[in-house]
Amino acid sequence: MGKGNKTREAILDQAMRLASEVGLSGLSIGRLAADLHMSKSGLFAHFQSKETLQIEALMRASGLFVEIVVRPALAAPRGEPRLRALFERWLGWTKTAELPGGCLFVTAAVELDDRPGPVRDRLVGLQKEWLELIARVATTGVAEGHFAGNLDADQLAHDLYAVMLGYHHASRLMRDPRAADRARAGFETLLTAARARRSA
Amino acid sequence: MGKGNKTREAILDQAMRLASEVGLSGLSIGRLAADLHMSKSGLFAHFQSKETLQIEALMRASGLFVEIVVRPALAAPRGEPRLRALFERWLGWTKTAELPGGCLFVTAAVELDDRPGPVRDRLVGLQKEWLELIARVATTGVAEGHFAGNLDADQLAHDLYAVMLGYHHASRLMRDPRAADRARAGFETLLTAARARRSA
DNA sequence: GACTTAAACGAACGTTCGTGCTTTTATGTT
DNA sequence: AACATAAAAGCACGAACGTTCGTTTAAGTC
Repeated sequence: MGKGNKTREAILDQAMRLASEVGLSGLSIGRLAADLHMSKSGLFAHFQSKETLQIEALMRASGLFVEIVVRPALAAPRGEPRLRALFERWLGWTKTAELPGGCLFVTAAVELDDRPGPVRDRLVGLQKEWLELIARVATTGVAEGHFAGNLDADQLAHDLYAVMLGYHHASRLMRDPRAADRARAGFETLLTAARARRSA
Repeated sequence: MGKGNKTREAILDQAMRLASEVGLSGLSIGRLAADLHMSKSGLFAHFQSKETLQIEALMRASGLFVEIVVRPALAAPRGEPRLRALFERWLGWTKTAELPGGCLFVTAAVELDDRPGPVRDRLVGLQKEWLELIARVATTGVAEGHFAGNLDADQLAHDLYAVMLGYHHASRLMRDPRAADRARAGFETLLTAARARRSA
């Protein structure tokens, strides 16, 4: 990797960091350049547009997410333990040093839910993948006998992500010290229901 | 009410509308003035600063929230029916004509969770009130015999709000047509657990 | 040492931002 | 009709925005 790619990575790293705090649209090239002790133009030359920078920062975060949340969780035994691992890893993910402003996807989701375009499309794709991954692990949990046979895995994925969003809100905005406990309690309620489920 | 207050209200109405789409920081005085066919300076004169405008837009939304969600729901019988009413009204709230960009509080919550200041403080206060209201109604549900005696009302309030946040995500970002059904299913799961609860 | 290429720079473009002043236009009261 | 006051407009400011230009430095090749 040449020197160009080196600084390019440094830029994306900082862009991801900054965007987690001020959002993808709050991300400014001037601020970014100042943080990295670079000139605006020198930095900008690495990307064709700000939109490209936003997309690449998003993809960089996605890579980090796989590294920090997904891959380690996949090391856990299939089914319920793996679901637990995904959940716990996600809680930790929101306070990783690389994301001082919390989960970038949550921030971007609220920012972009009304703004059509390629950035939004990418984010929707990533979130779809994430929900599908949860649903897949939940389905495996049925095969393993952890959950009831008529479990609606997509519903459980949706509900689980809702618990995570609730945690993000309680933890970040409300600064509730019990946020993690609350989230875990919500998680257990869902698992209990998933074990003894009659209808979807 | 003089003409000043009249336009002042019109400004706040539009500010609320616009902020639901682009956020409280994306809210710009120039854009606002253009939408209302006013001059920037004429509009600005109504407020001492942009921050004041943001706060007042937030409070205007709060008033509307009481009018659209809280007050009608309080007409329902106490306990579980009232909780259902609050929930259903909230779902409708996110697609009220006054908020083309979804719930302003959700948008602001993500924007402000990292930015200390009076705007954030106000929002936290409002969200606290909202969670307390849910918890109070849930507690009444215990007295009415709808829920188990050892119910943790604050936990239920937290969980319910999480379901709402999940709905907002599924509905707005993911454009999932099943979002409302998913949210209702999540709601029922929580109520079922609240009826037959052993531990908090 | 001459030449090529990649990387960062400095300056400027036109716009928009929030915020002040000063002036003009409406409104409302005697 | 004359006046007092409130509301909106006009204009300008300094700063920051994304973006483009031409130039300079640094690295690598022959």
